[in-house]
Amino acid sequence: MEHKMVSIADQVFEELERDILVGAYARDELLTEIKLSEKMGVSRTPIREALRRLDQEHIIEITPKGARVIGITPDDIRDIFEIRLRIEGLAARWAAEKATDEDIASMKEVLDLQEFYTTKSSPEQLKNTDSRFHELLYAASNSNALLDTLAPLHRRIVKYRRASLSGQQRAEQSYDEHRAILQAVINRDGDEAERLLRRHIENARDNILGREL
Amino acid sequence: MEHKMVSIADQVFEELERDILVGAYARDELLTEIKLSEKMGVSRTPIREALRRLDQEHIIEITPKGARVIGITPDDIRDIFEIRLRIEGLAARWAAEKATDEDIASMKEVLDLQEFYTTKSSPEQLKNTDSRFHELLYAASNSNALLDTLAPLHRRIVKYRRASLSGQQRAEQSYDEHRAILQAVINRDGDEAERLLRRHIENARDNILGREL
DNA sequence: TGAGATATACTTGTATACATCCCAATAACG
DNA sequence: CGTTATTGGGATGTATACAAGTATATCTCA
Repeated sequence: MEHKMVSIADQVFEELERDILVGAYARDELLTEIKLSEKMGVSRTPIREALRRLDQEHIIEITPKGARVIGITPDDIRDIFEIRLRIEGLAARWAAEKATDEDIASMKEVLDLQEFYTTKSSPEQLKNTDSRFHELLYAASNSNALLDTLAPLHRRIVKYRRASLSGQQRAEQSYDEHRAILQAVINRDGDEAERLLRRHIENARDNILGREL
Repeated sequence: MEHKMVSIADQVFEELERDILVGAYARDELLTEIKLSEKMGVSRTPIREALRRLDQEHIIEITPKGARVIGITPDDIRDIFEIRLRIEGLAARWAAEKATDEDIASMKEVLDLQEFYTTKSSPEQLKNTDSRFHELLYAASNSNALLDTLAPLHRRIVKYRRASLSGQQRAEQSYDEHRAILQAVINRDGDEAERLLRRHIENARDNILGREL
């Protein structure tokens, strides 16, 4: 277990990223470092570092007048699913080829949690276990390039995943699909893992896009 | 023409990113903020912001002992080409569907430059025009998600692209392929643009991977 | 001589002071 | 009255001072 330092700057980054991606700030709203620092009770320094990182991800745009909120649009969601459809299968394939026993054990643990929260109908926790499963899969693929590519895309649609998983039917289906994917990984069946994951993305996309776009 | 502020922090970020990606620093080397600030003649503040952004891209890893250089490995290169093969065609397809007249005019300009530098055998300038063409294509696709996904991947292999384009034969072939892609975009032929770009990536990959891996 | 405690010399993390730039309101001038 | 300077407030950009943690080297003591 790594003891990772969690600095104030990191906390500010995560809090702001989450708030922006769930729509807590209006598009084009101007966030100023001073107001944020007063609101959060810290100095400008950690605020600045967080804003620079959010700017790097193009979630905000830093201007001389402040940090302009960009956030995410329905078009972005569509594009993100199109991109994930093409490359997330790679993660499953490579995971099937390279996952370690620890990787598989971690995914099993998360799936047990997901099963529990599915029966309890807890959308917030479900969203978290869903995130965790996909991130573990990316990590199991043992490809830094793929992890760095997919993780930001997955994080950006957090708001829509939570909404989607709040439907009991989709929640159960998503759990079953995760189980099947993990089984293919355990069987070292790369073709099947890729096929199942692609199908999983298609179903998630149809559920989310059919919902409100 | 936008007057974009280029802060010291931005310059430090670009300089460090370039140096790391071309291998000027050894893997696992520890960079300290103070030494970098003395070497570059600026304070720690812009150095810190640059290092945080490089950490976000996983090009370095920030530890209590300094910023550890990660850089890029041959495995990363292979993975990046595998990913680009799957999604960069999307950029060409969408560009064919959505490119504006300005987008096309910009790409034409860059290609004229590339032709010039190809006849002059200038690898460094060729690498720059190659970067610029692909970035303009990403922008022409009019998809922030795709741009944010592809641009970092493309930047990471700068060292290998320059090496590849130093071969006169590959340089000329690359130029021809770019021309054909742009023509498909002008013709609004999405299928052809995607097919040609995929082929372009395959050729670049084979040239680079056959070279030294 | 060896083992342990202590001190020291780094590091990054955070706060704050100062410089600079931009925009907008206002005043001055034709 | 309209147009152009000017001035002021507020924002980011940069530098520096201070806090805290850690690993290493040294000093002390048995």
